[in-house]
Amino acid sequence: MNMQRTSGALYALVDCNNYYCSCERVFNPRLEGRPLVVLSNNDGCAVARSQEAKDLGVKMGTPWFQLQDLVRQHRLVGLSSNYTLYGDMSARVVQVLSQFSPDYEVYSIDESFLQVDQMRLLWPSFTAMGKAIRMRVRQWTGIPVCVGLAPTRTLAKLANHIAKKNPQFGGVFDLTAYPSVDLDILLSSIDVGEVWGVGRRIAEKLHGMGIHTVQDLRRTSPKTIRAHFSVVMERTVTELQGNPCMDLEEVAPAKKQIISSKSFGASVATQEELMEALATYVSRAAEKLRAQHSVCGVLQVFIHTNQFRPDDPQYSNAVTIPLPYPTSDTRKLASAAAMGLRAIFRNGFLYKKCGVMLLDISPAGTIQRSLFDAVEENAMHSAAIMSVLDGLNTRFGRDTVKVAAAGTAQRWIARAENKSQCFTTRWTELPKAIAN
DNA sequence: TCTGGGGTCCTAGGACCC
DNA sequence: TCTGGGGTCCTAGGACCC
Repeated sequence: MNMQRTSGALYALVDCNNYYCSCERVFNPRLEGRPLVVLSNNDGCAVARSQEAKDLGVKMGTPWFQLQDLVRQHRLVGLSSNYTLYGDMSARVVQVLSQFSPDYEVYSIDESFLQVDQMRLLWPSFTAMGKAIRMRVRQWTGIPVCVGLAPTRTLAKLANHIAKKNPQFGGVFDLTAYPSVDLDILLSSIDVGEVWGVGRRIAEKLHGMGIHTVQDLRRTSPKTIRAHFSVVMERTVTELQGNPCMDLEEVAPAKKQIISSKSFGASVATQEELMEALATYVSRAAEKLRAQHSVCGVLQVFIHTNQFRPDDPQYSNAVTIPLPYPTSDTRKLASAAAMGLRAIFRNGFLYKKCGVMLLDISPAGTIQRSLFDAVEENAMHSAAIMSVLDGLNTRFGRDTVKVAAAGTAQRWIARAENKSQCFTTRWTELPKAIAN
């Protein structure tokens, strides 16, 4: 298959190497060369590993207590995570990357896609550009990165993987500049599980179908894949074949759900303790919600006992609470969450985790908010609300009008019902509807 | 009470990513 | 003793409406 590019898109995926560990090393150069892991909350397990730690066989997610032998034998270092630092460093890296192309997408804290085909004339080759990216990011931020170049994002991820695993490429791999015969050989040596979008389960199923390597998958028709998997996999194969079907999202879209939760260092048993933790999570989630200028219409509270202790009595539950109207007000969210916790809390268990999830998120709209706030805060005395309700009452009969919530915030409706008829409309269209 | 197709909305759960 | 915290998308199935 030919990946030589004649025209069209070219993506560069810039991925920071061992990101959290690299950040720590920028501020503590003595960690250079030593096996290093960054630990999760409560120093529970390894969430990032330096190359030296990977070479020692430390797997992602390994509990810290299982690594103590390596600490003694190889002076493995474990550091508590510092997400503020990683966030700040990430912004600096993106700042540097933005100088190379105006079209970029921050995909995660340590990865960005750049659309670079417009930059063709500025560089002798895209490999040269990739090397310049590496060097500048390293010089200006201290963070080492690898660069993968390809006509689709899925292939760019793959190219980046190749750049990381094969030192002879010097940290930059341009898939379009590589002879296609050699590429076939190279891709035949990579397990299909390395493809972006192919996780453990799907890899197993593909193996069962005789598709073992990236090359195998690339040679399979998307339609065949569609017959066995979802459209997501179909797109993945299409992209592997060099046909882009994912667009660059330059502006990070607003979050559709916001989760705030944490495991406790020590299990807790009482409702008061959970309540206290929950209050913190709600306030953190509400901050995120307001930061993206959204409101949420539904809130979910969940609690879990320690699943790693099968001998303890196990209990987990969650409750979903529709809010009376969409809001980002911490107090309103907190009181709904407290109500939810009271509903699902059971005595006699040791709880290890709890959290809150904000759902049904929509942009904060001034009209919606002012109407509903008026209903609540002015206790129905607002002239505007009253006239709307009067109109509905006249049409459908007294005492049949209710304000109801349904579904997403965009569909917040006024609902009037009696035995024989039901009338619903959006708030914004109410005056018009009544006039008719 | 039974008959029936088509559409939307919602939820739960699975799979993936970092 | 000690086991992360976020997110996304898709699908299936049920409720409900016309």
